[in-house]
Amino acid sequence: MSQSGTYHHGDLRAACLRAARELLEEDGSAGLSLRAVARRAGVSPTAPYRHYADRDSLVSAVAAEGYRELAEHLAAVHPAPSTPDDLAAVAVVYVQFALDHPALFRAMFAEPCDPTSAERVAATAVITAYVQGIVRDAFPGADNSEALSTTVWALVHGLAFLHLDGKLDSSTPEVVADQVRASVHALFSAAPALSQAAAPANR
Amino acid sequence: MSQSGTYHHGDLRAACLRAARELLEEDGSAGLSLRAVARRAGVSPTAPYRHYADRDSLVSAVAAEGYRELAEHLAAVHPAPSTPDDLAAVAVVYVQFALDHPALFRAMFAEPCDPTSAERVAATAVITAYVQGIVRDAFPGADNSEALSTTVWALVHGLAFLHLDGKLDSSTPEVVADQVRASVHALFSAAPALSQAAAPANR
DNA sequence: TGTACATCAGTGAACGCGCGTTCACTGATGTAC
DNA sequence: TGTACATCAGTGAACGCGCGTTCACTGATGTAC
Repeated sequence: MSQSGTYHHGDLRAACLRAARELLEEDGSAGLSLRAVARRAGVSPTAPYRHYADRDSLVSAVAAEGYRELAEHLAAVHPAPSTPDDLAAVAVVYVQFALDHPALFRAMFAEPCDPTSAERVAATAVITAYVQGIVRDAFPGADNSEALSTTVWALVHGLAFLHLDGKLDSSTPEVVADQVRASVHALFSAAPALSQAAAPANR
Repeated sequence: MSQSGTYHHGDLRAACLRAARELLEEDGSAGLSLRAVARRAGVSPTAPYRHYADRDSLVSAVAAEGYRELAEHLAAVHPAPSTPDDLAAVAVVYVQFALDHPALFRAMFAEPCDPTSAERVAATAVITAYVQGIVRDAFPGADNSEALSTTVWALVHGLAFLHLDGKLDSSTPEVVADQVRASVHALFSAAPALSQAAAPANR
């Protein structure tokens, strides 16, 4: 299979995903059309319909891939993160991922997409669980590490978006990393206070 | 001026802004087209061009209005916020604003728009200054209240977006408010740690 | 090993749509005299 | 107070565009016998 130049593409599904990613980075989410994807994959405008029911399916698939990649990046930081410093390092990678793939990151979160998509829910759960795991290890004293995890995630997520939108100084990766580390550490040394607060359930 | 049914609209500029806001809330940013705005304002498709150079100008104007409104909401919380509790209350309103006006909030931040637009930069500056002012008052001990302000903003902003995107429990306003208050207080009691960290400049 | 046939990935023409933007225009308004 | 005229807000027809999606199709692949 998969010799080029033939009638059958070989792996059009993957090629569409790749093309979609590229279009996203180049033109933003506005440039992500099924037709453009087909064009870039060197295939007729309707070929992608063999693999994706409609435009939304494609976008969802791209977003899901983004989640998977983000999770991989985070996991790659440290084999078994267990200290505040480890967590801060993970946070830095999170923000850096957003800055490296702005349109993808936006699509992952800002796209309306299908909120009931099982694939997306699962992708989110992976990240949630990952953060919770680290927080539990890094801060065994907190009696509600779940709420603390949410807070950490929100802080890092907010930094990512504010940098993405040019509201904060992103002149160098170091400046960004310093801000992220400082913020995470601040939160961490405050965890006892957090544990007295309400503990909303994650979804 | 402004009798209805006449050839001249009276205040088409404001009517366009209002229509754009409505379309945004109803159909998301995809529904915000110049033609739809004109339709809703009861005017020919090209009339808005008298008041906005192009679609981007309209979107920027909407975003700027959103910033102004958000700033008003925040300022209305408390005449002179000066304690951590005050700050937490302001944060709750910030997140609630996002949940009440999801598409507007997204447009304010997630729309590419013109990042060099003076109007938008000014709008951002108002919010930044406001948060900094409260943090300075509420936490006089911090020797770098600027970095602390950034951290607070990021935390609250992140909570807003994660709720907006259905990643966190937003079942009731109380649940949301509890989470926001807990997070802000956590950060606050940690401020001494923050002041030892790097102090990136805001932009 | 060779042939018939089912499967299915990709084709290409066509549809209707709403969009942004242009253009020459016209009707209403208000000001100068 | 009345008239001439400049200004300018809104009109409506038209353009070209890219889009999502449908449809009947065709070429390649692989399996059953």
